[in-house]
Amino acid sequence: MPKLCSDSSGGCAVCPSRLTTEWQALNDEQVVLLDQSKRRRFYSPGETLYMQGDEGDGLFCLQSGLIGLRQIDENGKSVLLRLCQSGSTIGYRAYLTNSDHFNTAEVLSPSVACFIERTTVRKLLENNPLLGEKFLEHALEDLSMVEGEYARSLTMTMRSRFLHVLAVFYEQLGQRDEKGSPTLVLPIKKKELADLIGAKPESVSRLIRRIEDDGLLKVDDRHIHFHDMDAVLRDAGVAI
Amino acid sequence: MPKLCSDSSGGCAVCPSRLTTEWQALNDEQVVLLDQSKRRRFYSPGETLYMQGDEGDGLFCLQSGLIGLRQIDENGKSVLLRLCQSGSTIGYRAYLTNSDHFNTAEVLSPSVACFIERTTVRKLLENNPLLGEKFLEHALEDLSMVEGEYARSLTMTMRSRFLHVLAVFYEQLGQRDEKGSPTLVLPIKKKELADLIGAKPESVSRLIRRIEDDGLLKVDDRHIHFHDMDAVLRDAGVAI
DNA sequence: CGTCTGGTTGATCTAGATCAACAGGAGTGG
DNA sequence: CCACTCCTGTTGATCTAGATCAACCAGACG
Repeated sequence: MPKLCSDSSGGCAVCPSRLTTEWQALNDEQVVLLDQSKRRRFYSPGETLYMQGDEGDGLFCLQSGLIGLRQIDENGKSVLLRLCQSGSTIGYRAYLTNSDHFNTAEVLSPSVACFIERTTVRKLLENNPLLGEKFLEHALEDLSMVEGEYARSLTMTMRSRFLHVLAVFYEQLGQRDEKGSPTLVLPIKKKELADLIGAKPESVSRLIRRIEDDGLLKVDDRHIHFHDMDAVLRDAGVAI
Repeated sequence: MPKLCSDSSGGCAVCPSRLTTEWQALNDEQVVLLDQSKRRRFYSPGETLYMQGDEGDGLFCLQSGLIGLRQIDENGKSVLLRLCQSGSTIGYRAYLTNSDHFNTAEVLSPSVACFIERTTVRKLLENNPLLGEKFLEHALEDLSMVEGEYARSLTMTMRSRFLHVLAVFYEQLGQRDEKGSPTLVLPIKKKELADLIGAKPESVSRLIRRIEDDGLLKVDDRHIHFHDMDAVLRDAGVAI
């Protein structure tokens, strides 16, 4: 049962997420409509926004937290396709193509998301061509992203791909510790890291061991301390 | 130098490819405009429509032939991302995002394609919101496709992926031989097959050998005779 | 307490890469 | 015509990244 989010937000009008999503295209009047019809809710890890195969009857706007899109094939093999951070619109593809969801959106850390239902989206799309363009942009961006990952998966080793996701995480969440060296707190567990690069947990474990031995970094539970960021980026196959 | 295609076609108005692409959204007047400004040309294998890094200054409409989209990374590793058959619009992403091409469109078999330049596309898009929607549909379709391939690449073996592309080819180009058993003439060379699934040519060679030994099919140069299609589909990881 | 989930380690197995040699066209140039 | 090279494909020998299976540990949690 949807527990509505009690903490009072200023609504869509002042939601910082709105400006990073397609909803930036809305005019004031439309923002009011969006605000009235959206349903805001808190989600705990383990819950899902929707399940693979569900009807795409609306979309989600992630205000805070972390969502993973997981695909499971007929043989039960599971992959984490990608992660969505705050300011992502989730589930737009199934909605726009009028089809079922291709994957399951699972909540990886405590999240707040708004659900915007089919009829509202349709109304907004009809009255605002700019909104359609924004969705097109979004789709094209996702396409580039996935295509890039696809190419990586075909050409690069696990090690490269692993270091690549670390590099990406660092870009988004990286910190400097007291000594000024780059640090990162992983937002997901190692098992999920494995699912993200198509590896087994045991392999990730061993991988980390060898990367540590090579002196690139040190892992302590979810804390990563980078010792040689240049080497990390080089091994990740990123141009420095 | 563009050699213009001498063989007279009835133009876009009667082009069968038009009806399978976003250009189906055009009204008669717009078809005339498209027809006048497009540049039709014949391409031989080995040529390219555009190269990775080129500016996306228009898009291509493939009337006949076969084009491969290849991505090469900074280390020289090369992947065939996917193939485009007649009735595909090619290079739309770079055009729509106003960016450089992410991959090289290489001609794999003799092809006829029309080039439609930036200004024409813009004019059409401005006057026809439906056209934008069609591009959105196209992008979403590509996204699903690539995401599926991505998931496959992470979970399935080479053998599965190889049999999967064979199955897909069979769907598009399959025939029955005189004895009524399913047959296929590969549209690409084995090396390109390898690039398509991220394998080395030697591996594909051995792969075929083992699949033959298992009695699933027989390969003779580019001719494939399927002996046990059910087993092929099963091994390809497709629900039968 | 026991039980469960996430993570690590060891031993072993295997798919696929790598390196090297070679064979059959298809040009190309004399 | 032959000699030449280039290109695709095949095969063999070997190597290795990563999977698999099994045991084990630590913390969370009823």
